[in-house]
Amino acid sequence: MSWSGRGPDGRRGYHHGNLREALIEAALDLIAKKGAAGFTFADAARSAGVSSAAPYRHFRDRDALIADVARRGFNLLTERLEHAWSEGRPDPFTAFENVGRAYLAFARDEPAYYSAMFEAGLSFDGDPALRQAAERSFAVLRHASELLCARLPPEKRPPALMMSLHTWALSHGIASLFARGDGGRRRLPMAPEELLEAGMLIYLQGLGVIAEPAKPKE
Amino acid sequence: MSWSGRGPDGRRGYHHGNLREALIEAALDLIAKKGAAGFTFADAARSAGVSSAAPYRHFRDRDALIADVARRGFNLLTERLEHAWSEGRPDPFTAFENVGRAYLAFARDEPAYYSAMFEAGLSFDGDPALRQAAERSFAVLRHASELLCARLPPEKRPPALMMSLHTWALSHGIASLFARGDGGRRRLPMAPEELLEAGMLIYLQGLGVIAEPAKPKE
DNA sequence: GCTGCTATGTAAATACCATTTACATAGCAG
DNA sequence: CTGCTATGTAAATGGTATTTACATAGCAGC
Repeated sequence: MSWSGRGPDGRRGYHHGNLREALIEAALDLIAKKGAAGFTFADAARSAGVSSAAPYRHFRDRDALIADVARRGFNLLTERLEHAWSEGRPDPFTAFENVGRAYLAFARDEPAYYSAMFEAGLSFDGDPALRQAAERSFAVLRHASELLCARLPPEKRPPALMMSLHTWALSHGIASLFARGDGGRRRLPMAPEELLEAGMLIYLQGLGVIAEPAKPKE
Repeated sequence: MSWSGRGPDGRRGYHHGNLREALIEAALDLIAKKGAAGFTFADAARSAGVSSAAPYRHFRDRDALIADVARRGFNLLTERLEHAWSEGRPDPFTAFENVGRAYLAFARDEPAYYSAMFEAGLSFDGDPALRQAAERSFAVLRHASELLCARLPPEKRPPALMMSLHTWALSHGIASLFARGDGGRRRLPMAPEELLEAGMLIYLQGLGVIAEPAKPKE
């Protein structure tokens, strides 16, 4: 008998044993291949080797599975951003730029997560866990902004929250418009990372966070 | 007989008479209500009062209809941006900011178009008409950037293309993250328009396009 | 070890949707 | 009036989401 033996999918028999995880992994694969819109619950079930009704034992519906992928994506993004920030080393300015680069790198390297997080049309309102995960990603950016702002004398110190929102919006805009691998977007005269770095340099100069021009050319 | 009379949908009988337009209008309604992802070809056909196969006489498939809506959306956006730019009046700087505001206003006032244009996952590669329409929208921004840059002495003149890409990315990022009515996003301490205006002011200061601080507070 | 509860799967049914095909009708050119 | 072409319809195919009734495995307690 094949009971207690494992099939090619890691199945143990009638019961899968780890279907929830298997579905999430299948979702990542499928979203990476066909986009969040093209992802189907039935396909995920097929990938995991179970019937099309089995996933409903673990997720309320298709959106709940995508939301869980998105939640994990935000957790992963938080890790990546924190690692890039590296507690402000070697200096807050350099670390801040590393955070921006890490955002773009995430969008490029984890298209499945990114798609689930930002392109699946999820409502954050109905899912506190998802909202919290997203908040924590943003908190990294906000924390970094605060430390960077704190270096300035109080009278010329910009609001850190606003600064973090600008940074997030610019990073997200560049990632959405130019840094996706789907080929559906515009070709650029420069790499997205360069575009973001230049934009942030100009922005930080405008804030007075840094004094030197981006390319001292004189 | 009802031949040559018109039904409640404007039908004239067996033949609709203007099905293509009716489908596009139905698509706008439905996308506004349920998002680009929730929009169905069958629903559009129902709205127009025809069978579910009729739309195929006018659009290759569902995506082709959405792409046509998106194309019209870009044309509309081009108009709005051009009107906001107003040939650089009253001055290039003010006009440039008006262009940014017009972008956000478009995202807010025309969620159906915006959704079809940026959230439907369309491939621009396979549709030259769509790509061209998008290019023309961007061209307005680029043209405005060039005029604004031209005011600066050549040695401190930034690349206008880069400047327009930054502006587009920031506007799009803010619109995507904060300025959609879907309630799925973050609540802000300020209006999206203010956030964009502040961001652009800081950016333009960083470029040296303007010298004065945003809020002369001393 | 057996019993029964609960978790986890399956099969089948419902109700959509996209798309295709064969057929029907309207409009129009000659 | 005739026939061609454009534009509709009905029906069929195959896919998807979701629910329901049923089946089996795992496990706790006896």
